[in-house]
Amino acid sequence: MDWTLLIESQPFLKHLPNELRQVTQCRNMTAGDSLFRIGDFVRNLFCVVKGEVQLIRHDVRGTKVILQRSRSGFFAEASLGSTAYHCDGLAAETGVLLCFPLAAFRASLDQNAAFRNVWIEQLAREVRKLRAQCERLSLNGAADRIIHYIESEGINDTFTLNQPRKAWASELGLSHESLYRTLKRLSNQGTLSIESNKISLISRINESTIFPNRAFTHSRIMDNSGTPDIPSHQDRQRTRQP
Amino acid sequence: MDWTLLIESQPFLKHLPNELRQVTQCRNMTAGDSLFRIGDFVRNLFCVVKGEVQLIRHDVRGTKVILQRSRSGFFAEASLGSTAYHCDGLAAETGVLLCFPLAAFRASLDQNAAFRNVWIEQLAREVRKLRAQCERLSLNGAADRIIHYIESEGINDTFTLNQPRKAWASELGLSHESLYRTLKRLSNQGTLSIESNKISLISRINESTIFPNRAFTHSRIMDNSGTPDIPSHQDRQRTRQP
DNA sequence: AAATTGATATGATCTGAATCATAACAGGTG
DNA sequence: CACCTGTTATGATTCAGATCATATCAATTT
Repeated sequence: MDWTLLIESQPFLKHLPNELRQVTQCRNMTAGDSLFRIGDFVRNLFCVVKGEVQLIRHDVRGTKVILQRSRSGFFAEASLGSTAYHCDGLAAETGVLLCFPLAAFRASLDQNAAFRNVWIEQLAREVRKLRAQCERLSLNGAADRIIHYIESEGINDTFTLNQPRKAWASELGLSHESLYRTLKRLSNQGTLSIESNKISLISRINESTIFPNRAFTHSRIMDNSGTPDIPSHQDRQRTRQP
Repeated sequence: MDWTLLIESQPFLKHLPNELRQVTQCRNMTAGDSLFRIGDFVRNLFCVVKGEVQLIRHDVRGTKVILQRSRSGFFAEASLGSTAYHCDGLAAETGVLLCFPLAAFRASLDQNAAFRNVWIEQLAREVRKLRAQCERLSLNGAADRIIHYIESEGINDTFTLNQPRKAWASELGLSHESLYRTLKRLSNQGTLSIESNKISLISRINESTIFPNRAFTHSRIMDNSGTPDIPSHQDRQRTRQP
């Protein structure tokens, strides 16, 4: 198995201990393949390398409900802690899948402290990202979602799009048409600067000189253990996570 | 500190080891209190017991962007693995907050295998829930979101609402007016049965007799390690997680 | 008991995003 | 090269959900 290539697409895999790599299987899937069915015992933990997997339920009316879609990374991590699947897992398009035997994965988590910590961090990062995405998706305006995305995923009010705009649109919960139009509008009205894939929020110079530092309306500090109550404004480096 | 009461509102806390409980602080917060500011060193891990906390960034235009809101449970878990906060943490309304010293929390995770496993499961459950919510929020129709919610959070096409409808509406990313109207519509047209807080999908008897089992259009099974390729349709108990 | 507050409705209106259609354009393939 | 496919783009139309207004009801407070 070509781990260097896999790690490139899924950096987390770099931390997989050797004993786990040796029992990991890499499988090709084609659209329609069933990975597991509701009620099946959980034997594997999966990681999408390429393609799309869908977690599905069928309701009493016979309608198919897509609970989740995964286009890369682990999915159904919650099954690590349970014995049977509670939905169907289907390949939605041709791709590649990693299958980790559940027992081996659990054992590695238990015995290998470094791996375990990386896994915990991985989960925590995922939680942060998903919470931000939920917040974003519950904004009504297309412009609001775009700005929220730049703030939460970008660095210093700028971010570099590393996927086609169409895919970004679906991540934002917008039609691609709306995304195109809104980007153009924001660009025209001077809110955004767009240079191919580099998208930045433009500061309104007037306001930022009037309010060089934003007003802190409230002052009570709660996290005061260890240091004085003076806020440390060592000015704002925005990167990932909270 | 009254742990029985705390555990009632946050079941996870039941698994907190004693050494961690002893260093945990319970604080009251009022709207506007600052929990931490961007750039601050991470000293505590927080858990909202009551009230609302917001993670906030201010963009170059001076506009406040709410990255996340938390109304209960842990937040900014990703900070467990980092040294400085990357956003501001503000109390949005009066409430109660648990503060766990970061070092002690990390130590407990390292040394206490049981606690660690519960934490991992907790994170994984959260990931599942958030992924489902993202999927739901990217559906356009109010009806679709409601049905998706019942399928992913309910049991056997039924669920019991344990919060006011207004709060449910905001979880669904809808105005409460839309939720009221759509619930009524679905109820009228016989899709939903609503008895105060018990909300169920109604099976369309005709269709379900014509298609007693849903058609499995595809047959290739991938998770075939250990048992034969025959899908185990030990019929569908829907509960939580995938 | 009167007053206040918040949830539950329901109606009228309007806007913004989805949808459908069409076209330019790039990249890959035979 | 012509051909095909998918992304980027823009226009016209439609409609579902947001918004605003208003009313009822239950639970609390005074």
